[in-house]
Amino acid sequence: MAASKKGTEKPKSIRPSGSSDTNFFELVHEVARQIPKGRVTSYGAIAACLGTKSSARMVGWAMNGAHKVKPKVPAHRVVNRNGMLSGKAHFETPTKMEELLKKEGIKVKDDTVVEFGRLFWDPAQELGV
DNA sequence: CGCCTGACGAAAC
DNA sequence: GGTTTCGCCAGGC
Repeated sequence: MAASKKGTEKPKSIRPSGSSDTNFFELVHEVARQIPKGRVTSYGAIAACLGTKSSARMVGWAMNGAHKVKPKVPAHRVVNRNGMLSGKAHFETPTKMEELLKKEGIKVKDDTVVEFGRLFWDPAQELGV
């Protein structure tokens, strides 16, 4: 089996122009959903994977609907560049995020992911870019 | 229709 | 090296 084992869809199909779709919105959700358990990633990493590396903010904004879409997106596995749970305040409860992370085996200290650099999951790397 | 805000990031100071 | 500001892009008011 050769390296990447995706073989079902290509989340990298961005629409360069023309489409007013919420593609970006859904795209972010797709990538976030593929984050393996016990791993974390950053908004900028997802943005870069999609090609909008300069718009890390848009990724976070897209997460606004993470708990509204289905299936629900594990936004708790997405943190900022510092590994800090910047979006925990937007969860059902401010502590829900770290609770979920700890439950998956990720240690959270002071609202920050411990060993973030070790647990970091790069979408562009795993998806085979 | 225009200004502000926003779950980030990186550069500038 | 820490803190502050600008930039991104889209939605809300």
